[in-house]
Amino acid sequence: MTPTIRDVAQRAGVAPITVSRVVNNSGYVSQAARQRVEAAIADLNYVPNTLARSLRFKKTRVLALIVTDITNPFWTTVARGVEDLANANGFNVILCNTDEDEAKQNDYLQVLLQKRVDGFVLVPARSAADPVRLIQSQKVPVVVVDREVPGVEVDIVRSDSEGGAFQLTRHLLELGHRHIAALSGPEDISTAIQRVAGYRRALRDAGLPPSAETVFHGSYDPEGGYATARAALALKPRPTAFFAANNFIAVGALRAVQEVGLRVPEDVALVCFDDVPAWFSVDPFLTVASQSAYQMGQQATELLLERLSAHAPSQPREVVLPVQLHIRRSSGGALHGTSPTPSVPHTERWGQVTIGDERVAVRSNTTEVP
Amino acid sequence: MTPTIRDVAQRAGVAPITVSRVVNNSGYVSQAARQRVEAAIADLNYVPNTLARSLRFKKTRVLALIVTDITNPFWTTVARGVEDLANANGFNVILCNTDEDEAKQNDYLQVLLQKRVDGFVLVPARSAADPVRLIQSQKVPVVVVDREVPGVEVDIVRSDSEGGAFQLTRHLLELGHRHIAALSGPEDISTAIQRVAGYRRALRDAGLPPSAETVFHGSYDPEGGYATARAALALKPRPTAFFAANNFIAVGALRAVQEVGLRVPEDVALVCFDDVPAWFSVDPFLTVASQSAYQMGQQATELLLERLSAHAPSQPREVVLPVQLHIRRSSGGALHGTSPTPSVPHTERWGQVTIGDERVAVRSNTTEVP
DNA sequence: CTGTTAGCGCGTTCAT
DNA sequence: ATGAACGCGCTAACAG
Repeated sequence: MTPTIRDVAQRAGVAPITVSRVVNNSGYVSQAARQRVEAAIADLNYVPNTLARSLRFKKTRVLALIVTDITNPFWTTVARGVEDLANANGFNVILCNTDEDEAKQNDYLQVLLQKRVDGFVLVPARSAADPVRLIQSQKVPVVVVDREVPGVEVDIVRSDSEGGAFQLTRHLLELGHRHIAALSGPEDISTAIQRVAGYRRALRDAGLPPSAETVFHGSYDPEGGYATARAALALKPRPTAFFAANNFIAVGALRAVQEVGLRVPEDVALVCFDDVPAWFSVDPFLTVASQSAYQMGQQATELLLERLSAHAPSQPREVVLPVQLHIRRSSGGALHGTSPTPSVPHTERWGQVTIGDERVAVRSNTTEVP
Repeated sequence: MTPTIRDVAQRAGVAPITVSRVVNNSGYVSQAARQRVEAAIADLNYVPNTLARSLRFKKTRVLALIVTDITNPFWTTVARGVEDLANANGFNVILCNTDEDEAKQNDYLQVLLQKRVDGFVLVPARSAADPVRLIQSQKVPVVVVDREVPGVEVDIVRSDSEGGAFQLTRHLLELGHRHIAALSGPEDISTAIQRVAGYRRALRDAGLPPSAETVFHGSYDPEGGYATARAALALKPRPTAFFAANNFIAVGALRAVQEVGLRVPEDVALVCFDDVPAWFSVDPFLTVASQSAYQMGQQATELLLERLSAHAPSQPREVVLPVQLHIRRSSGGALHGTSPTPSVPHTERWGQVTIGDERVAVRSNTTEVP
């Protein structure tokens, strides 16, 4: 069998606890003993058993990260933010992908709770409170990311969806568009709702009648974007611009537009939430309201680690990160030429951190590229 | 604290083992006892502790999947194949991303061995044998995917890189190209080598002099493709076609070509290994030799599960999956129009499975779309 | 049908 | 500076 701490001890002629002290650099061990132990470890290829250690400590030093779409660069970037900060603090991260499927998400939750992960960073598949309540019922810390979950007291890190949508829509309005369709995500997800709200506020502010609003809901993926865009293209009069509620919706919409023989931005302007990596080779390059994905992951992990070390206030906290407008070719509003605008570095500014009842959504922090 | 099996037992007025039997549906339990136990479980929100169970069983029912680039749809599809089959067999999968970094890979290996995962599906970051040897030294089953690791006896599932590259290059030759550059991956990775070999064989078969060969090595990502393509574009005479050794290299190459004001396929034809999802919105849609990513993951998992149940032969096995040529617009060889060819369903045929010394690489199984 | 005993591998506590 | 005993939560093997 694979060697245990006892096998190593025997071979080194010491007690198991001495091996433990060598492995963990704890307590006193004489040089002589240490060397004999290290030799034995090497000889036997001893690998300590984390299971036993965790059982003893009642701590696994593992965090769970649950995202809704691992194929979206936005979420892999968030994941990197989580993982980097977690690793720097001696935690491992288990990454789980729910594909926006609540059943799959709940299966994962069960498994992860059974594995006794120390904490959760959760991007909820839906707005239901139960999943969060389940975690909290086990006294395991959890931080929610991106999407609000009504009815629970929980830390959350999200972006300023409403403000970003407002900025993007206003940009289109300033370019003269009057028929702008919103291609949004599932109706029961807060970001989809808030981005539509921002879109509506912009139209309202521009003095457009409520009838000017055209909102489509679909899934947050290229298929959803394709479907809603096709529906929007069938409107009479045809919209002259699309506001897509995330990057993948925009990618699908772009395909739909090109498929019916129209051009972006000449025939239909296109803007969206979330950035797309430059190499993604979407052409024309997209005008976006970009979220700081990496920081989002980092910030969520920071809140989680605070809870784990009991340095956190008891009240739930809400962190709202600003978004940044990048005007590029797809909206027809870029200043120069046709070459892809290089990716603008993310803003260093953080959103406001508010505690308890004094939550203040950050709205005007959003930056514009003139 | 979180309740244990003993707390439940006490509340239900039974012994811990009875609770265990209820939870695991093992052994005999009277209806009355079962109901009292279930009530107690619900009351206490009891969640069994997998750590303790695993310690007892010396089995975790967890598989590790280590891939080199989680942002590439090819690998996420492989991952889905692994996960689906693993889940169907009662295993959970821990997905780890090495970013082609051997150090990161080895860190993961250590952690995962300490966690006592039951098996590994490994896409090696490099060709070094040590990582595989490390796993095997712990008597943990491992199946290697995609890239050969010389010097070790290990199950491997890979695609027919040489044959696929040959087909793609021949396709370009048949279209009349005589200056074809190969944009490949890192020189020390078997797939990069074999794809160059297939490219060379095609040129040789066409009677072209060795001087016609132009090979560039870079990383397997858009940046690598961009860099090698820029270098290739500087050649005199300029190549009229590119063979890219994977999808992301092609994406980067496409960008490079467009950036210097040339068009694909009119000025430079482009073909590549691996497919790209239709929604990826690369335009023009790529001519590819597509690997059966999902089957690759499934097949690897199947081999691994066999080893875990001791149903496998002792000798290492090699499975070579065929690749399928999809001729689309980027090579200039598509038959009809300019609309993107819909993704052709993956072939159902499997590659040959060979055992021990009788390995036979599958070469001619590759299908062509005429 | 149910319970008792014992041990999986490790590290804290308290001696020596 | 080193070790013995105990227990983390769970379940196989054996009573009863």
